[in-house]
Amino acid sequence: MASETLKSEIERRSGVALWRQIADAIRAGISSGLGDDSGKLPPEMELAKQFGVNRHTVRSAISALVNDGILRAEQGRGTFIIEPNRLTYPISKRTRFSAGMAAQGTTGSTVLVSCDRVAAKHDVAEALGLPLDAPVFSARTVGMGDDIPVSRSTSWYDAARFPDFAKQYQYLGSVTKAFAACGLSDYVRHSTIIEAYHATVDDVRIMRLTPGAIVLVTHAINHDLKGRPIEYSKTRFSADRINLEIDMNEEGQR
Amino acid sequence: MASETLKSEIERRSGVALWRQIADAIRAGISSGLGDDSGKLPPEMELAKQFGVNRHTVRSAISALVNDGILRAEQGRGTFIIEPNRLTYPISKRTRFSAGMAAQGTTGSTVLVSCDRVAAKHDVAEALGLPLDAPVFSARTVGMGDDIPVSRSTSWYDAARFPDFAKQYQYLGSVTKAFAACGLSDYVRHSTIIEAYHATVDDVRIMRLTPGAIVLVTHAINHDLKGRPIEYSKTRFSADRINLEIDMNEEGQR
DNA sequence: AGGCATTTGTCCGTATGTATG
DNA sequence: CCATACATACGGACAAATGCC
Repeated sequence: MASETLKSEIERRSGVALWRQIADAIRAGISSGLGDDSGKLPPEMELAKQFGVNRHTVRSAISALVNDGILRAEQGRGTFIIEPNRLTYPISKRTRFSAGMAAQGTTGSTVLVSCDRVAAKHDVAEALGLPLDAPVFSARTVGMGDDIPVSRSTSWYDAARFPDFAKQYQYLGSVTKAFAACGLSDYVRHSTIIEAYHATVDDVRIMRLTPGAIVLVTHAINHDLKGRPIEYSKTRFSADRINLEIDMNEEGQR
Repeated sequence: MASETLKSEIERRSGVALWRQIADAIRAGISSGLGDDSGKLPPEMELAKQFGVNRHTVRSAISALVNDGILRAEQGRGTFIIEPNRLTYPISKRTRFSAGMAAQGTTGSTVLVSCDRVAAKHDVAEALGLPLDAPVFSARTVGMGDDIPVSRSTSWYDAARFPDFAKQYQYLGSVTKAFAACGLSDYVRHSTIIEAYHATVDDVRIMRLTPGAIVLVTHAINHDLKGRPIEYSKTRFSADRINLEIDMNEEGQR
């Protein structure tokens, strides 16, 4: 391998400290074979040479990643990757929140944090086809994969059409079951918009991210079988731990 | 509005300079009503108060955004947003590269940078269902929206099955037409995987991003109508300028 | 015109963080 | 560990341009 391949990844005077850029590069490189088969990173001096920085700077980066539980440094042996496998979250016509994870042999679950009756703001009203300030239920959830929080979500539901939704959701613990209890047997994903941003402090806290990490944000609208919008949700995924997979052809799993 | 709403977006001692975090926050906030109707930002003093930092720090952030052509500052008048429009790139069964942009009244085009015959590496071979080191064409393109580069892409094609592809592509300037010239009348999007990373220096240079910006990365496989993979492409979108929209139901436009 | 408030632009000094050797 | 250089962040003061009364 060339000795300064990674040097071009680093930009000085960018407002992002070199140690953080290197930490991000190492974190990104982990998934594409930076470590050898045993998960051992190159020695600090070699990394320093590859990135074109001082050894101290590489040490700062490694120190941050060790602190975040991504690397493990052993004196005299080397630095090793603690690799949590990256999960793939499928988006299809029949995307169901927790079902996707389970399909990969991982324990996926969704924790309902709160469900309140609020007035629909502009974006929610527009997405659900309701007038401004119409009563809606706002449900906050955290998605877990392998016992680690990997996503957090806020969803809105028409409180006039589904007056018992909040109660049913809290009791049954599942959107699909709550809809069924409200007399709606089936629904499909209508549209999905995907954006990407830096993690907010709330993201960092709730999903245990590192500051400067990236979140994938999806805005999804689900329709009933008559084409009326019934659910609008914004979900923030940890881009370090989740890939999104679009399934055009599959009908998805229940 | 509360006076310190945005303060929670900022994290000190994170390795990312405050001015860059604020620049990113402003950039993200532009699309969700940070500026008023005329595109004027709150004054520096008020932004400083909202973010909980010194006015000079806000000025550093604004200065960076002015330098990137996102804001325009006028002494005595205020600071104004230049580019509020974010493009939406549709992904559907019939996603075609440049067609999506044109649909929004923006001038969309794809520039072919290079097309070389190379040996398929592991991921390419797997995606196209070819043996390792099989001959493939590797095409690099840059996607333009409103005369600004918004994406860059590398695509691979089976050189054994489509020996004239490179020539036709360079001559016709379109993947769809090149396939047609090679006797393939139609193809559909089979799968799409979406990830998000920090921009590399190449991203910064080619798409004129700021260091620390975010790129959305899609890995797409197109199939012919018999279900055989014919194109594998990795595309990097500027997350500042592009949203991805998943169209489950639409067949897409040609 | 002048006077005034608002807002961006520029300068100073100082403390802390980052990076190198 | 130390010393050095530069970037970042803060606080204050004042200049310059704009707009409104």
